[in-house]
Amino acid sequence: MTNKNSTDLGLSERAQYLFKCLVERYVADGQPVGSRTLARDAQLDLSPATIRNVMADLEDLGLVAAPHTSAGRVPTVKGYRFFVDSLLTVQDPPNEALDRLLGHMEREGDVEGLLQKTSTVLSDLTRLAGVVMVPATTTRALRQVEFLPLKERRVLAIIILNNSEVENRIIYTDREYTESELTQAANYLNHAFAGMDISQVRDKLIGEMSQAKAELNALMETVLEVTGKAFAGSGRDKDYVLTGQTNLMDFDELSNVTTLRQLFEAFNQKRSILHLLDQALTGRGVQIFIGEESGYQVLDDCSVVTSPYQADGRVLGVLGVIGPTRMAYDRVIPVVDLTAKMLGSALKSLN
Amino acid sequence: MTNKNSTDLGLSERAQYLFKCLVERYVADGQPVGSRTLARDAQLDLSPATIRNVMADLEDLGLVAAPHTSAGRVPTVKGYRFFVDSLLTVQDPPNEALDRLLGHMEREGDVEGLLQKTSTVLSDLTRLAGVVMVPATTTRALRQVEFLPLKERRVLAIIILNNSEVENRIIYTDREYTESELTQAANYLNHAFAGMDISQVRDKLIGEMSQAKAELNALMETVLEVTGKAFAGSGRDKDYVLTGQTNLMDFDELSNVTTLRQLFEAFNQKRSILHLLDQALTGRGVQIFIGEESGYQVLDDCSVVTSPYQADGRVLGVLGVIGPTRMAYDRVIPVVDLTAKMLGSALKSLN
DNA sequence: TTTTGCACTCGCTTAGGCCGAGTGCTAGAT
DNA sequence: ATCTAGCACTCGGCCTAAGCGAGTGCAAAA
Repeated sequence: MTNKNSTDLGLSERAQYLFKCLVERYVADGQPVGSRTLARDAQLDLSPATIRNVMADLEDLGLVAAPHTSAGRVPTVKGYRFFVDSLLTVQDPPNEALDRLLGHMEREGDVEGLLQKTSTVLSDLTRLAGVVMVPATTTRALRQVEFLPLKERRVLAIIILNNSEVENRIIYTDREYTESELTQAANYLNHAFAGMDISQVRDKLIGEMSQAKAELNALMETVLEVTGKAFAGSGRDKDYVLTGQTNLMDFDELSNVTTLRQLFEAFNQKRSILHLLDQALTGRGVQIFIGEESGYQVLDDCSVVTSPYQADGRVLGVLGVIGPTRMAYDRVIPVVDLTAKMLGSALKSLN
Repeated sequence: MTNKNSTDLGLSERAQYLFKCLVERYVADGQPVGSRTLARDAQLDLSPATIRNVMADLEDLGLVAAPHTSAGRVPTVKGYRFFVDSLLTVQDPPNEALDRLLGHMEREGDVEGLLQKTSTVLSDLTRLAGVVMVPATTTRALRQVEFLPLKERRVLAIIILNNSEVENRIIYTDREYTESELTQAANYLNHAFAGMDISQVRDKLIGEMSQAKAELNALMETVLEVTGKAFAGSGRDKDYVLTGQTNLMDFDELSNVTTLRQLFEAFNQKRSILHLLDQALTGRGVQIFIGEESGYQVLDDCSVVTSPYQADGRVLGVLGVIGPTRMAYDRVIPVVDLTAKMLGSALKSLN
């Protein structure tokens, strides 16, 4: 009679159903759920007393806990895990508002704006904080480069990668360069290395160096430095776009000011969040980090729902939402999932 | 015996001194100041009762108020105003930490980083939120322009202004352009208009148009569009760099979660803050907006201390700090003042 | 003009009491 | 076997009252 499938922890169907009701109820209004409420909610024609017995079982399994002796039960982290893994029914068509908002995404012309918009879509749709990692761009084909002399031995380097990614850096050189010297260097680079992955440019350059001579050498060194820097750390440091942080202020489980402060400081620091997103990068589909599972103290009362996004089969980055452990996973998951897909295709079409 | 100078509101020296003590005391620990405390603080060998009489006078003048019948007094907005206008003794050499931190500023190579650093310096030094408006750059001399074709009738325009400001835009055109067409156009622009202020380029272009003919015309139109957009709204939209928001969470006068949320949302919205900064832009030196004086509801419990920064005599922007009305103006003012000067010179040397 | 003394006000804290929601357990009903 | 009913018990939340402490205003004395 018990043990219906391998993931049910030895729970009867009824117990599972009741647990599911409990989680949904708790997610909905944030109050510990008692037996009477649950009995009413579940529509099973069972008395509160019966429910109580079931709830005791759930507590023994560690799926729920009572914040104090005579309060209702609240799902534990383990409980949420079981909930999302085994008995979540994803609400697939998350209202027409989704399409409307996602429609906006396609109107963005540049990557920057697209990411911003995507993040806003995430936070608006879920009323949580939305986060979008900037695409990694593993292929970095040199399209064009340009050097401009500045004052005091500095050079402005403008590097155009792939189709339309522009990076500009200020480089400190060992001596002054004239405009024509720099133009010459740029011309050389553009002709010899256009279309090549920037990681190879450096190596190739060193090869050519052994042949080249005289006054060009110093220039070559500069060029080396530029491309070296452009390649360093697989491009610009990893970063993300975060929106809707203020949404988190609405949840009383986080409304403790110091908790909130730590959280916001973590957002500014970026380090922990980036580590977390990196982890999510390796996974396949939607991933969920519940409470302490993230491994970061500040996120103890939070869950993070992420999904990698890809174009042409290559994973470019991760996006997701951050919210309190008590979040409507069934609504959030499809939003994150779909948004990731939309972003992927938007990036592809925008190229 | 009373009426020592024109700004004393008819207050005796002693009353002014006591008021000053009161403000300083209140700023220091945030508690309403009572007569006994003030008597001890002021070292005047007066009994609390005497102090009470003086405080009653101050209350009549609207400089202080009691939050409730039997609490100490708290400075009103009018009180703060009088305090900063008339009896503030600015603590000029604000410890050696200042120099150390400001030293960092000069090591920043690009404007972006410099602004970020400046803002951090402000918030670190004052433990408030630091804000730096990005320089307006009223002169926008065209140095070089470059066009690159993208897919689907889009063109990537890279515009280098003044010395090292790079702007890149994606432009939607009416037809496809070949790479050589675009190069040609760029060359034309670079030769004909280099060094010219970008606002004039457009006008000049229209003049030339009347003479130019045939297939070049369509290109000219594109060029017109580009430069038109580059000039629109005096460059990129006004913006600012904000740091240390989380510092504000430490003040219990703001710790009400909804107040805080509104404040943070205003930061994100940017509109109100920018308006406020714009006002400060027209002023000469350090300006102080106390509480409701700012005119923005969300800033009711906040003060904003700003100073324009300039290079070569031209005002480039504003910077400042945002904090609770109860802030240590005497420490904050010189920090803002000096930082503005440092930023000015850093920008000049960086050019 | 300053001080002393005194009555008074008010917010904050603490303790007690009550209520309601919820529990666990046991005995009886199905 | 299972479910239900009943009951005693627990505990947080809320309300109230009391006491305290900080502070005030006023009047009379110094």
